[in-house]
Amino acid sequence: MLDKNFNFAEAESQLYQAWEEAKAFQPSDKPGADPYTIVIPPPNVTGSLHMGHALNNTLQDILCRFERMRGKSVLWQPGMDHAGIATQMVVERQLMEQQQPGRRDMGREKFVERVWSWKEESGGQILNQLKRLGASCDWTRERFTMDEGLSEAVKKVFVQLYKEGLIYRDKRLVNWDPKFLTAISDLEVENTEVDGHFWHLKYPLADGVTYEFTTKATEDEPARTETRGFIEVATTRPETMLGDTGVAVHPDDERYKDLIGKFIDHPLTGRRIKIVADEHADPEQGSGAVKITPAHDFNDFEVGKRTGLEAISILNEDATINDNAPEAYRGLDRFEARKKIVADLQKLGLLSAIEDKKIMQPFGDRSGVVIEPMLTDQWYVDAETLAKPAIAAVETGKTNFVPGNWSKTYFQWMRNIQPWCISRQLWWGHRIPAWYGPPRQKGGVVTDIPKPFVAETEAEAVKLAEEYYDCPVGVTEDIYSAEREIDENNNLIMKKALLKRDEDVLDTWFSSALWPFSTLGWPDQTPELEKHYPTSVLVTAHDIIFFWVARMMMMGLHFKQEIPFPEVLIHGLVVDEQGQKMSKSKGNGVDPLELIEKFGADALRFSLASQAAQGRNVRISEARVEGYRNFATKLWNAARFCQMNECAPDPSFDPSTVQSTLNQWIVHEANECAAAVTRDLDAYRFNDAAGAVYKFIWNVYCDWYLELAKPTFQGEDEAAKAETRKAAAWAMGQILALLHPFMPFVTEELWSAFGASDGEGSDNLLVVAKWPTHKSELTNTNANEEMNWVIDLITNIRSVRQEMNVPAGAKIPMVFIGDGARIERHREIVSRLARLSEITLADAAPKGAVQIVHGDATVALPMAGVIDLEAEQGRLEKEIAKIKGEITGIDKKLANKNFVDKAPKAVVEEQHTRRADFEVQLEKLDAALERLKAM
RNA sequence: GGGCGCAUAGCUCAGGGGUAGAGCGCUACCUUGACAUGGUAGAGGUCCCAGGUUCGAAACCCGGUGCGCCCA
Repeated sequence: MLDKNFNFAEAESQLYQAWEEAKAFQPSDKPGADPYTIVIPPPNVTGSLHMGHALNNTLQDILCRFERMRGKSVLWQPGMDHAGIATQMVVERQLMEQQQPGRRDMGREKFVERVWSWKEESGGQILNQLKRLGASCDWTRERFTMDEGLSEAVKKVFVQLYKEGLIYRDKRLVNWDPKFLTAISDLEVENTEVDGHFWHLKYPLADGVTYEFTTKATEDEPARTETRGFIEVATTRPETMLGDTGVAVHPDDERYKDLIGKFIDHPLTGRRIKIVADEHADPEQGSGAVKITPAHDFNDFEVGKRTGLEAISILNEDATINDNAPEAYRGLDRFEARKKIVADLQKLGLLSAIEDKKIMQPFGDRSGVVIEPMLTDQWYVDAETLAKPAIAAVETGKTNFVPGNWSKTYFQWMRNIQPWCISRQLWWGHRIPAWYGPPRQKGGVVTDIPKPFVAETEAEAVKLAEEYYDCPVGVTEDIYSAEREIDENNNLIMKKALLKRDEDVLDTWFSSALWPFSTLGWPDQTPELEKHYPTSVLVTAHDIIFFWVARMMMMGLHFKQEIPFPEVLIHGLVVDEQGQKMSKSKGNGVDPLELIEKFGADALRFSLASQAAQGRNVRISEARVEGYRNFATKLWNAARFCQMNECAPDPSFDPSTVQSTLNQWIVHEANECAAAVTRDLDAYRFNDAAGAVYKFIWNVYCDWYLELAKPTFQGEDEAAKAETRKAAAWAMGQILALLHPFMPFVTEELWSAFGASDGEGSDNLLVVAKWPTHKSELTNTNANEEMNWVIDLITNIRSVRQEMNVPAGAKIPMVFIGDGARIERHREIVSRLARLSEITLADAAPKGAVQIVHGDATVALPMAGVIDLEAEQGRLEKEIAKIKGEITGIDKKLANKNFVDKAPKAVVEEQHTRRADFEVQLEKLDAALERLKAM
């Protein structure tokens, strides 16, 4: 006998273990089984499970379990990415806390070793947490982006793209993180609006040039013309002026027309900088003139390129001022320098105004410090070229977004994609397979600066270099160099070249982009790759479209010549009860593990699934999770009831042959439920699927079927009892199967407690049992109609009882006026559920009875003495008014010639039917009222 | 500035050209032999506003208002 409650805390780990032992999560090798594949969006090795993961993986697991039960050969490929910055940060912090030598003191090799041992000890906790959630990943295939195999893939991709000219080295502006001392990608920058200032500065014109300037009229002052020997510019970042190499005005701006080509004596650097014409200058903005600092601003960089201005970097990598600036500022932090510059300008009388202004400031999403555009040498991927086929794949529908609107976001980004900076100044990651060598010289003159030698291995790089230098080549950890000697003709001859490998590593996303095929064994042509690529669907949240979807699409198409997934399911974000995005800084995060411990994984999963409506965020609230824990308990007790009544599954049971209307009805309803859940899961409508199975279990099976079956279980009719036991057990089996993708633990536990089976001889684990499919021969509209009649009748009687204040425990008689045979068929269950002492048939309602109109029948509850005549009259009049209202509405419609002519026949017909039904009810109600009044 | 989304019961949200839904909350009653983590019944709606399409709009279209998100 089952306990009164499901002890999920105890059962979950055992059930999970049983699944793993049965190898249930490994793709089946059944012949003819279609593959179904999902690669997990790899969580970060430093991460722990948050609500976003819980939702994302619940949905993936629902799909995988659903398809597995449908007989597909399911591979849910798990693993993690190595999270370059985050991991390096964690380990560095750990070193600091343990007062051990820092990264630079211990050196690269030791440090990387240290990271690996950190990973072994404390990394990847999230994978165990996914198991707590019930995720049915094939853990035997777990991969890590720093694995040997995946590293091979990374090298191969890098080298090939380099050879194809799609990876190149360039000096451009990057987003520089002055805390971590590395470049980061655009996507790792958070632009936040902050309170800032707009400093208006006077830049003196060189060579004594002056011009007539007409000011704009303001409230205080009319426009006036003055002679100026300066040009006014404005900036939100005064410190950058140390790197100014020009001032731009709009080519059509009449005010400055004569100044184009003239010069400015820069007030701080003393540099002579040019006034150039460029459309970037907005005549409406400030004075219309802008200072140009190509090395420290993305727009200015472009202006500089167009107008031939020099780019002078004035920042060190830690964002202190470097030696390109005047001595007074060198070594100052950027914000200190700003203060000093503003003060100095004020002293010089060159600060004309300070305006408060909201400005967008870029912050590093991990470091939290202000990001600087910085001119550096980095490796880039030609994303624009790779994006083209990736865009086309979505345009032509080879890959679809669900919901479809997200393709707009994808297009928007992909069509404006920038070169992807892939090098990072870190130690933890895939080291770039590029080696640099010394320049070639002839006669003491540099004749050629070599391009990097890019190869998958050091040996190959050396070989390339040997061909290039035509002399022996070695590799050094210091700086590249050459041994030369002077030959007899006094020529400098290279005897040996020493190469130095690039210090940098690749962006973590570079390796993650390969995930859909690298995890399957690529570049080897493995059977898994053959079978499981392209994958079936990628499941992720919209904030990851750029990271994941875009890059996987690009790499998949380029290296496999095939999309990585035909569908991209975009689900909502998990937000708190107030609808706020969860974040560490707000401290409003809800820990999924706490909820699992409190209410069970099933409850959390169902809560997430039932709220995962397309295009909506999921608000998580404990009350809701608790509610679904209660739902699991309800199911548990229904199963317990079945068990108590000896409802044992019978593999030979054929649901299409049941005799009783009640059993025909539950078979019909279960069949409908299977159709609904299947259809909704196929359409990724998780909330609808969850709703359908919830409703069936609670509101059909528990509320009605089991209640209606009780008389049979307690009765004497052994044949009926036997059939009902089997039908109840069969329906319970259907329930467990249909609910399993959502609530795997409690369903599996009950499945085994029941000794249930899918009749296919599978090894008795629900996880691999057969999914219930809709069978048209199980449809039974007659039984459905009949049972709905009974249910409505019982509900009606109960309702009136309450209204008449009949004590819940009291049994009262009922007189039935109508189809006697019909009520006869259900005498027992109606009596029981409506708590009736007897049912008698009559042609008219007795006096002193409450009368209920139920379809074309009237039900009278004699309550002489108890009945409140006035209240009863009020009740009937209210109902009559309601029905009359309905009839009036329908009449209005039917009187409308347009409606009758233009509306579909079926709709018109339906209105006629409805009217007739209401008319019958009205008649009965009128009669009932008359009888009441006659008392 | 560009793009996307949302507005339906007290709260959180489904739905969708013809008949207004769920969960939670609320009210009343009930330890009825599965379940009080439960049962029964009930109250509660100007489906944001305005216009249009239509025989018919809460739903479709246009505009407005309010809120949210993303990109620059």
